[in-house]
Amino acid sequence: MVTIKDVAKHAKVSITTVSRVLNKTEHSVSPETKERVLNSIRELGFYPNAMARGLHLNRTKTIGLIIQDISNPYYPSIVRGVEDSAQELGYTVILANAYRSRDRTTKYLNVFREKRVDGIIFTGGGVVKDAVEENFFEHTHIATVVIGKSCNVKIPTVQVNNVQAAWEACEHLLKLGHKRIVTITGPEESTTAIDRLEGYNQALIHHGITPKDEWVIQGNFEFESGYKAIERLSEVGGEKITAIFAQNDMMAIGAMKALEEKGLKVPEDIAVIGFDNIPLSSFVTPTLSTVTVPIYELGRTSMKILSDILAGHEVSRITTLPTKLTLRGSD
Amino acid sequence: MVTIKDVAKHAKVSITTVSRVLNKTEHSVSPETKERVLNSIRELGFYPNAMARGLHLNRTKTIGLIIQDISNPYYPSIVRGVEDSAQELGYTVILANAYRSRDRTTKYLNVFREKRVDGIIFTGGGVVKDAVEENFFEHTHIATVVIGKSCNVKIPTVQVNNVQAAWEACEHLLKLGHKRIVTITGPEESTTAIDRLEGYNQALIHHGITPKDEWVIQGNFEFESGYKAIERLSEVGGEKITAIFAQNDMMAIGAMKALEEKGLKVPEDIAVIGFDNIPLSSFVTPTLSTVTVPIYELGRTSMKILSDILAGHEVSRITTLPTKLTLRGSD
DNA sequence: CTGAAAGCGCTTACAG
DNA sequence: CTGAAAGCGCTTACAG
Repeated sequence: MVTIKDVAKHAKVSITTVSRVLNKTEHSVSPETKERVLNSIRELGFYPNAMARGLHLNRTKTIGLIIQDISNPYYPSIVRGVEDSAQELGYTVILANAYRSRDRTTKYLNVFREKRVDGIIFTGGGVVKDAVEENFFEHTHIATVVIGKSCNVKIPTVQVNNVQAAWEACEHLLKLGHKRIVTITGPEESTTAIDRLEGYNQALIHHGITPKDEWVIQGNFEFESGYKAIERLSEVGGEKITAIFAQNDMMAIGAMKALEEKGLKVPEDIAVIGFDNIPLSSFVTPTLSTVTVPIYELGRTSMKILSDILAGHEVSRITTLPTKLTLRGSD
Repeated sequence: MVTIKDVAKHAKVSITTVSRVLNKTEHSVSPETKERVLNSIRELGFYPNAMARGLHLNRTKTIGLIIQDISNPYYPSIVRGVEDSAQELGYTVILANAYRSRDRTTKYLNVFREKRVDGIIFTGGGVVKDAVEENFFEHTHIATVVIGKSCNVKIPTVQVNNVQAAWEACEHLLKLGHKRIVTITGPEESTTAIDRLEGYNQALIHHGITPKDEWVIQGNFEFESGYKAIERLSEVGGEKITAIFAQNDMMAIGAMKALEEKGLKVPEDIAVIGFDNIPLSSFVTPTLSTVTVPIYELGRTSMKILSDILAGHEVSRITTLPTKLTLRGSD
């Protein structure tokens, strides 16, 4: 590998000078010298060693991104948002799939420390997050931003208002005249799921309907659990369910598939509303009505905030991005 | 940050000794000393600086992964495969979305050089790849593995046999009695698309059918282009098309949606076969018959091969993974 | 405007 | 078994 020394020798200057033109410092270098150095850099194909530089500057221009599972269609948009923004801001991102495993999360967090990432963006944690937060974020000084809901008061968070958005989605169903609305939930530990359930409950109560226990079907945010929820649905004591509020799109799509196989028409026999607005939701038939979460923007914004922190700027503890009810063909 | 010096002082040994217990070198350290050092490391919360280490060892245990767009459902599986394998092998992965842009690819490749990644996995390049390959891979010594089809004879490649797989898919349609089969292609530059088209042509010819120009509809691997292909389909001179071979699942799903809106039943009125077997393909109605490409394994295998190269092992130039025709409800 | 030298935090011959 | 010292490739006061 060609080093700064080689360049210096080739341009007949000191490495100090080479470093100066490299860093475009305000310390001036004569135009001729600069030209010569630039030429040498080009001719030799010199790329400054980021490790050597980082060792000195004590920063890596690298951030760590912890997501739970890239296979879940919610995450690619997050990743893309983070990455686009990172690239614009001069950062590079290390991707970590934690698979909701505390072990794997810890392992990655340690790698991040050793690699001296400048910051960490953490998403989709839930129970893992709580556990890790106290052990890690409390005792470390790596800048961190959480996408979702942070349980730690001190960590900046980028989120949407899940309670309110769920409320609006259910309110819409209620206004259409639905009185018996089932909800399919996310995993128990998920703070997101808890909030969405809360919004569902509030909306029903607000409209004078007492939510029944059997209307709440446990899911886990995956297609399969939405599909299976429908099997159990038939068992819901005697009453005819007229609408389903699935707490994410994958489950809504799973439910629609099961409904179709049972010969039930959506939305004629039963209305379905999802949550997230993943790309897939406009590809299915009927197209899925859902709550649009600005997923890409969540990613972008969190990276922006992280870079603000790293630049020493003040940032707000909580940034809430707006959601929007997107009505299509399933309600 | 606590450094090796702090640990040495705390354990009352030299940094040499600390380094030795850190690296579990064969150079022996007395059990008591080792114990003391380990304790100090734990007490002080020491994490060795990977930059300092890397500077010396001239390796980063980091690899760069270039994909085209994480939003495309094909890529998350690649990423997951690469990442799982990387994590097992002790590597960390930097993710780069190139968006099929040559500029962005070049930019990332330069970042990879500066960060001194140990290796690069390159996927989905097509035309970008050609251009970049000669400029970059020829003149650099970073170990590289290409997923797909490499235009460079020297770069190890992990791929599937697209010609043969497409052949089999079309052969299946032909055996079902279809005589007028349309194909929706990928982008013109895509070597993958070129191979799949080749397989389509060969299969038809083999069965005594001369492929007509108007049976080949240009697509670009995206949902929308599959959807739009169906509009143009009605214009295909007089004849009734009975089957569609979409060169990837997203387009197949787009086509099915358009077909449904036109009131055409799949597979009764028209059969559809896709390619890739992305998760989504089993979620749509009817479920999509398709060619299963071991996407996750492509990722895993390429990382394995990369690490073999880095370990100085011989690797085969081309690794071909098997595909499988997966018949479901659309044919 | 230019350069010699110290230092970032490690690893590894070399010496004992 | 243990340690002093050189060196990895940069940046940045400091001096001129």
